[in-house]
Amino acid sequence: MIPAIRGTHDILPGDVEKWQFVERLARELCERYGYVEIRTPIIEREELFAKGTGESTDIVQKEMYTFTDKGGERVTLRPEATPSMVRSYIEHNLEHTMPAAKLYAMGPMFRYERPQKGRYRQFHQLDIEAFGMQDPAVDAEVIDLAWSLITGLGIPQAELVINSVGCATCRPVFQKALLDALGDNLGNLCGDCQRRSVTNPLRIYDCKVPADQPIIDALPHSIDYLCESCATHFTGVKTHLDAIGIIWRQSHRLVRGLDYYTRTTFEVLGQTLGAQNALLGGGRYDGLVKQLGGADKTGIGFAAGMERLVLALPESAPIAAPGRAFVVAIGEDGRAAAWQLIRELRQAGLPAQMELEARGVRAQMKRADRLATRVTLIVGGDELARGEVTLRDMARGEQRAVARDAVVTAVRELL
RNA sequence: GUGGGUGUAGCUCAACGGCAGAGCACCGGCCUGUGGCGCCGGUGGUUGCGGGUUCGAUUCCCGUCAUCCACCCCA
Repeated sequence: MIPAIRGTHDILPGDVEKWQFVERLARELCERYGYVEIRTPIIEREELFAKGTGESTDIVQKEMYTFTDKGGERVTLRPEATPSMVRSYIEHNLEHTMPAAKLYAMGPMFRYERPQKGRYRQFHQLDIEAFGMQDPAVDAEVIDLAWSLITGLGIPQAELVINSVGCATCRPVFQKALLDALGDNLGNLCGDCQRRSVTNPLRIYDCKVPADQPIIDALPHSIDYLCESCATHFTGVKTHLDAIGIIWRQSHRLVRGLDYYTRTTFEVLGQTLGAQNALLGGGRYDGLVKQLGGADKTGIGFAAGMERLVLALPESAPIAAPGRAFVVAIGEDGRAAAWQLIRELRQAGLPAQMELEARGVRAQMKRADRLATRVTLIVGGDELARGEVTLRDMARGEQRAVARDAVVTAVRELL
């Protein structure tokens, strides 16, 4: 046997219905909120992520699937979608043809990490991005879409957390204040925090080491250092969320690991995922388009982990397969007639099957039952002689004779 | 990359130095024209892989691979 690559998974029948349910709702909601689909390649130049996602991030430093292709190009399997979306926005001049572009995409991402619950090397995301709009109402609409997805899927006990990390003007001031406040205490923090203080000081807030908490609790908060413009923006976002009745919790510890975030950041946390509890996360990235060579356009978006959404689905999720018909044939004449019948049903747009290998009636009925059949049609010598078909409602356990000509209509009514 | 748990039938799990088992699932029969419930029978295993200790290893030891959980980080 040649097994699947570590951290990759087959999605088998039985689970794939859950995926289809999530994908269907995701598309429907995106379209309803005015987002249009875009599809970008899953391989890009390494440089795109180095510059876009950020050299200091763990993603770029140790998690990318990067290799040299036969032409000597350094290519990377995308670890996230945003840089590709920005690249495409710039490359095709969408800033002119689609001012205020609202785009969504779905597909696989790749990160070389140790797999655990809710974390895989090939995983899938729904990604949405809104370019060229800086009003706080846009932030609120993006969060509204994210929250509608969670509630629409019926995921219980999810929590929306928001924060603002400031902009290129005020973030450096906050960062300096953070390090100043830390002062001599830096040496008392864990090794990870000491490393973070150099690479990305804001991430000290992610620390889970109990001994570090008293020190971290005493550190300043980014919202107290926002410039006037950022403060006004953040207030606007919260006002809009309140106006549409979305419940949020503000956390100064929500900092997020990607370099490009500015102003609003947010996450939705689930209860059933163990340590990997972020169902979706995102924020504003007002400098990224320009940084990647485009015009000075703002951007905001989020990525939702499809695997995590599927894991968080409630038992009651409406993923039931549509009704199906199954034809049971008795005898050679019956099999010939049954074959005609399923062709007729299929051409009428109705899902129908029969047992293609000759087996006893009992075995055929059992198969129909296992396939969660709603209607079973029985065709044997008796029915053929009368020009009828026996139609059995599997759930009710009731059956009746139906004229051969009326079968399609009768089946359609029961499905 | 670091630490820990677990690998036995398709699935969930027993056996824990001495003939590898059960439940569910699958196939057949009871019932030569009726699924779910029942009864009877059957198919299915190099006990993840490699090495070691032993008269004998699923069991003990080492390695390796996979997987799960946690850290790191993130969706």
